[in-house]
Amino acid sequence: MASEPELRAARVRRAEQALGPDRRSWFPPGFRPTEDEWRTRDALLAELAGPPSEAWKPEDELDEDAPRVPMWGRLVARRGPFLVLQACGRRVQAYFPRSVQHGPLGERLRHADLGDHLLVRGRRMRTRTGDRALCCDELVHLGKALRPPPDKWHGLTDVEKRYRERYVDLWVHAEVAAVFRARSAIVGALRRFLDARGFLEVETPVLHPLRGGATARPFRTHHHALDLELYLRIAPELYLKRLLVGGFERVYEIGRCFRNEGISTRHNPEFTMLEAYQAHATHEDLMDLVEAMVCAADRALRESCPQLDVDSARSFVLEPPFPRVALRDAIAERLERAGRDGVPPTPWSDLLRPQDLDDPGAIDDAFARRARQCDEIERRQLAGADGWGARLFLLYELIVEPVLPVLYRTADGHRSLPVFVTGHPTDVSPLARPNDDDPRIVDRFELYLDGREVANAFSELNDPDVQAERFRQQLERRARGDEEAMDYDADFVRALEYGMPPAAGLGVGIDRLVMTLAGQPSIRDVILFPLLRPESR
RNA sequence: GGGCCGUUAGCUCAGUCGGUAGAGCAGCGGGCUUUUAACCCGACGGUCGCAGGUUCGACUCCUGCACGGCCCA
Repeated sequence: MASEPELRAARVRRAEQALGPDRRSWFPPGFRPTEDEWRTRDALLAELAGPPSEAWKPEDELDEDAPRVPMWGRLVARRGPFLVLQACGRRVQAYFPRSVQHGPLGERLRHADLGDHLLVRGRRMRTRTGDRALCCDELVHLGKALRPPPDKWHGLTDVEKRYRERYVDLWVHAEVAAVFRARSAIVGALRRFLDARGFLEVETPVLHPLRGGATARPFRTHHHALDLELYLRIAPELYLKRLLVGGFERVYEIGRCFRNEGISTRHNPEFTMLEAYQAHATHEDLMDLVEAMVCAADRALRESCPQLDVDSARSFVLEPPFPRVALRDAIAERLERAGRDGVPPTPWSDLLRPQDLDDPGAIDDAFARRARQCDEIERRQLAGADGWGARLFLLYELIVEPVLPVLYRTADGHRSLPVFVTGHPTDVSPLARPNDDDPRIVDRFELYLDGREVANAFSELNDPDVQAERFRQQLERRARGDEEAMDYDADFVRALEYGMPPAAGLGVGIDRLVMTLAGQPSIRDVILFPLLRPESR
């Protein structure tokens, strides 16, 4: 008796023995706790987290009139005359003295399976080993589990199975549930932070007729009644900026975006993004804002989930002000420090001097020479970057981004620092406002925590004619085969023509922020149901 | 896309040099009944991811595929 159908059949049989053949009694609707009972149970769960009080007495000293406390939850273990119920991530022992182990209650007790939902009532009792239990005289089945739970000691270790059967993962592994509570606390803190600063939370379309707001491949879908090809949004950006035109000066949205890309420890095809826009502000204002916001999220995480012990898990610190470095200077620093104080060497340090970074010709030469030494994959990347800006940015992605946590560290060298990288090339920032002193770069920053990009922000471009030109450039990229290029959004240009106030906008990858703050190695550990291939039968 | 690793009972895992498959947990029968991964006795439980190949013989060696994980891009 061990195959899956046999195990299931055994549970059905036990349910019949304990509860009768009427399946409705296996899944009864009858127990609906009063608000008072909810409070009593939750107080009990909280009480068990603290030190034992005098109310917990040995069995032979129990007062017949002592209050009988209700407890309902999932049966997760049985040990002798003890049942262990779990609810809200906490566990309570229910003790059944021999005197009550007869009659229908005894029958239900014997035929309760691990995983079943049970209700018990009992008096607070101290066990012989000093533990606490409810001395029960009542046991009611609230819901039958027809599948056995996973190994009681190891739990679920098959990573794929944990993601597929997250509903099991969550109650078997308390720390998994804690991560999702942490996520909720962080998102709540972000909302409160922005609400307190006068930002209006809005919801803009997820179904987009055009691809825009970011450079990424979209998912396609179709509306039947309108016979309309639509894209799932890759970013809410262009709609939120329309709201700036509409007169909302501070808006934000927290919502799902979709990018038709590969899956990795940092990428899920659907992810949650926070975008915030503030009129009459620049990217520098948003640097201050996001710095404070990330710290507020961290405080909320610590308050709501002290059990996560983030400090021992973290290889970074969060102490404002975070360092701010221009992208060009970060590359220069990378080249200068290559091979020294922990910074790995790079072949590029033989091809480029820091002062060459402003010289498009020198960069072209370096790219040509590098293309002769590198592998095919990198050669294709190098060939795909045309012009000073795209090449500078590719260089940054190739040699700086991977080593940011090494480049910027605390004075003692033990932990990495968050870092703002600013001044991205205009060529790779089609929606951002060029810098007034150096139009080759835009007023933009990305925030990296522990080497992960968690925020991206810039002063918004609000000149409709320049925007129109940028859209045309995107169309040219599309024509050259760039599947990530944006569409020409004529309505957005029209909106800008009505006049958009000067503004700055911020995007925060919520999933990456949560995984970084909560110390989770994979984005799938902070997404309840990450995308998986369908199970093959 | 590339490299490495994994896939054996419901769960967690062993499986030696190629010789017809093992444990713990769960489940089943019994015992015990204040346990703490409860314990004791007994019986049960397998398309070794899939498809080929080599071999007298394949969980084991080879090839391909599927799924997953990690790293790289």
